Amino acid sequence: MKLSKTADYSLRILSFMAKKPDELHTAKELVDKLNISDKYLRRLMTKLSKSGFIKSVQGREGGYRFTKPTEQIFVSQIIDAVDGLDKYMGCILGFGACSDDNPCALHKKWALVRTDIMNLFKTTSIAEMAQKDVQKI
Amino acid sequence: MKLSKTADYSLRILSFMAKKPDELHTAKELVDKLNISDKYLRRLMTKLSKSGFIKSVQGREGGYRFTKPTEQIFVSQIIDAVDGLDKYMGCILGFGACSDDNPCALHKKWALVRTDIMNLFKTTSIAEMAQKDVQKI
DNA sequence: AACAAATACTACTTGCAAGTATTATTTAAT
DNA sequence: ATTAAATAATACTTGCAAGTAGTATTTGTT
Ligand code: SF4
Ligand code: SF4
Repeated sequence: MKLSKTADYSLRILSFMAKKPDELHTAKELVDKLNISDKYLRRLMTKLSKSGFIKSVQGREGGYRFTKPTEQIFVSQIIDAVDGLDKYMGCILGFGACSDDNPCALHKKWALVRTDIMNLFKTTSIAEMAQKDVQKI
Repeated sequence: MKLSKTADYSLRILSFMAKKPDELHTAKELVDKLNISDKYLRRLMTKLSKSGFIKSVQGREGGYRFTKPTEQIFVSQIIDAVDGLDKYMGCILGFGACSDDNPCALHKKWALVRTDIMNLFKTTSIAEMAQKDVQKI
């Protein structure tokens, strides 16, 4: 019941950036603050840039900055961009899709919980995330 | 938001066996019915035997059989035995444990959902699972 | 005793996410 | 122009879950 590390990293990175949403953030800064492997983070930043949440400024004095208000970026969109939401939406038993017609004993309750999770992702913005620290314990 | 394949297989196997809870079931039968890789299933059966849900009968005419009423075996116990429940209980962002003191924006809602999931696992018995098919789509 | 049919054990292989290393490109400052 | 500091791209390595192979052991049937 966890997100992939990639999705996890993405949320932590963007949440951190969202504390100062208009500033330019360098990869170095993010690596230092968030304890994420340097090279992996950089690759991820490129991916997030291509997904449109942030844009990169190349060259000296470069970095990354949001392309739109952080109130308009939702957790669900980020997870979808890096992992695909489908990865988290399927049957709890790893099947293709839940069938409401011939459900197992877990199906109905699981479907409810799953809906809750999705709503949680869809209604939580990065701006909201940024209000509280997301620090590695 | 999925269980590991190992946990998934375990649930499917025991659910299937629980349809005829007093019979002896061979690995061959389970492989044929459940489309699970032969060798992997056999290894898993040994593990489940050691966990005490079933016991093996070796030799010709051997197989596996429940050690106690399937009403007394719960999904949570099975997941715990093969994966460890902790694997599914932690922070959604992959941290060590959720801190109620300094929570991020997801924490509270996530903790609620997580409790729901755990209750689902803890209150669903294998007997209950067996009432409905758990078939690979 | 020999055989057949089942489980048990140990080691190897594969696939994928995560992590690492290297080199190329971009651009501000000098 | 040169340099320095940043991002971009590509390929390689590691770690772990899942899958596979082969051999050993157990036990009922003949
Ligand atoms: S009925 Fe059960 S096994 Fe089938 S898709 Fe739904 S949760 Fe999965
Ligand atoms: S507060 Fe958020 S990041 Fe921290 S443990 Fe809870 S869910 Fe995870």
